Amino acid sequence: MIPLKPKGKEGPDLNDAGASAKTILVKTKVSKEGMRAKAASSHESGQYHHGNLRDSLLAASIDILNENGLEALSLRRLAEKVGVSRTAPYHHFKDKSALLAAIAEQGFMSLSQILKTVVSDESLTLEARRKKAVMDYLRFALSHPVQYDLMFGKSLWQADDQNNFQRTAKDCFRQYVHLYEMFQKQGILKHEANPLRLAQLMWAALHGLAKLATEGVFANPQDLEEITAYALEHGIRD
Amino acid sequence: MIPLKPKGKEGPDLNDAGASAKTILVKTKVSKEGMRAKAASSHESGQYHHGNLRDSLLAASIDILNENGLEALSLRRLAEKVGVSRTAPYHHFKDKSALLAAIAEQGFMSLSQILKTVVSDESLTLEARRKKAVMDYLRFALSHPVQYDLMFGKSLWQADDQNNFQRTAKDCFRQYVHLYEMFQKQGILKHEANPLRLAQLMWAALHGLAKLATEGVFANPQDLEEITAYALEHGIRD
DNA sequence: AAGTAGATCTTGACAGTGTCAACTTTCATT
DNA sequence: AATGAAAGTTGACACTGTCAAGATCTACTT
Repeated sequence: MIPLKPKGKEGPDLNDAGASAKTILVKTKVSKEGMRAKAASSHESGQYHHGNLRDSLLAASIDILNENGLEALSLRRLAEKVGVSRTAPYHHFKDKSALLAAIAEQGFMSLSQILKTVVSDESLTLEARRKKAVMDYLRFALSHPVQYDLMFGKSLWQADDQNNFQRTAKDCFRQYVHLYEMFQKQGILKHEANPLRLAQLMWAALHGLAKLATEGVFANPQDLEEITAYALEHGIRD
Repeated sequence: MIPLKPKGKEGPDLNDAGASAKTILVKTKVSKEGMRAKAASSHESGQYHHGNLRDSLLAASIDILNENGLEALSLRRLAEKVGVSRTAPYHHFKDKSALLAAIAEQGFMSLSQILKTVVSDESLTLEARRKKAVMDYLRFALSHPVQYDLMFGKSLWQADDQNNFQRTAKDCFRQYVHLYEMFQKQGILKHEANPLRLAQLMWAALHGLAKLATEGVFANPQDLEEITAYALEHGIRD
């Protein structure tokens, strides 16, 4: 049986609050003298400028999301947690929705990196990569359910903004296409097979599984694992 | 090509505001003298008792959801639309979330009826029923996107409430299992095939497709149709 | 027929939310 | 040293969900 639940340490968690926001989003240049000790609160301590607010906000947001869910994330609570006034976040995010979009984007960056690593791991057979790409996707969704939700939030995709957000997201998806194209090159797929459609179908199935699982629809917690195993054995192959 | 978008009239829409709430939820007994003409507003007209408030609220909610989306649905706006004071709804729904749950439940009732009709339509071959069950599911999701979202809302499924809501929902799913069992009886499936897993997998794929489509993830509007067609031809078969 | 319990609906109030406007402080550049 | 931009602050507004207390109507008992 395939262990889907994250079991203890599974390598550095790119979405971990402290780590990710600072490492992934390379942007602000931590104040000269290196963030004085109790830098957390510019609001109550005498510091006027926080120095790293954007990243701190993202990190704290993810903390709140993971611990208390989406409904618990209000700009005011967030500001308070970071030790800054209510409206300070507006200097870094136009909107609440802009903040959520940034969180979503970061999620896609993490996921993209995960998938790239798997798909291009030449120490594995193609079939093994396929299996792992499926499992890793589900594992990501299950261990960051709220963030995963955000990543597919309606407003993000309907805006024709052409954020580089959408580009990041599509980068994720392209990994699956790439995988199936390699399958085809090796002649493993049937003639009529269409790598693009296969990838799309597999992605949809994964998305559905992830959603149903995180929403709590599956009565039996083992269902997800067994359906996934079944899918890998039988379905979505050609 | 398979027409997925609802094209004009597609029979009576069970989720239509006026119709559904009154016909599906058989409960209140429309006031004796049969709802005086301008009964809409008990608040501004002299009527103290609305007489049919629960159903009116549901109907009006669905109106708002379809027209303006989930974010536009506030209890206060709703109350005003129905012509009743802010807190009147609380006598019919414990919570805002209880209202949303009721809307979701009604959605599952509609969907359940749709699927039952298809699956037990003996004028069609099994394969034709499978196709139609898939298309009807997607059509439902696409034409009631917000309600569909609500139907899989986290809070609803995680509460161990054992609402009869969950029973209604599972009734939907069982139609697919039933379908695949009939397939198996006719010996169409392979030996190792597992009708339950097949149904679950197909449901997950449908859910994923529906979500991705309504969230606006597919760049090309035709993608949904083509992926679905591809899935019906190749995937999720044995 | 009167009266009363309970369902239904109302206003008042409160804490919480997102966000705008106007102000203050600090940073970076000339 | 001066100055404009960036970052942070308080005050204010409209809106939200929800509770408490009172008003009104319905239905049922006696």
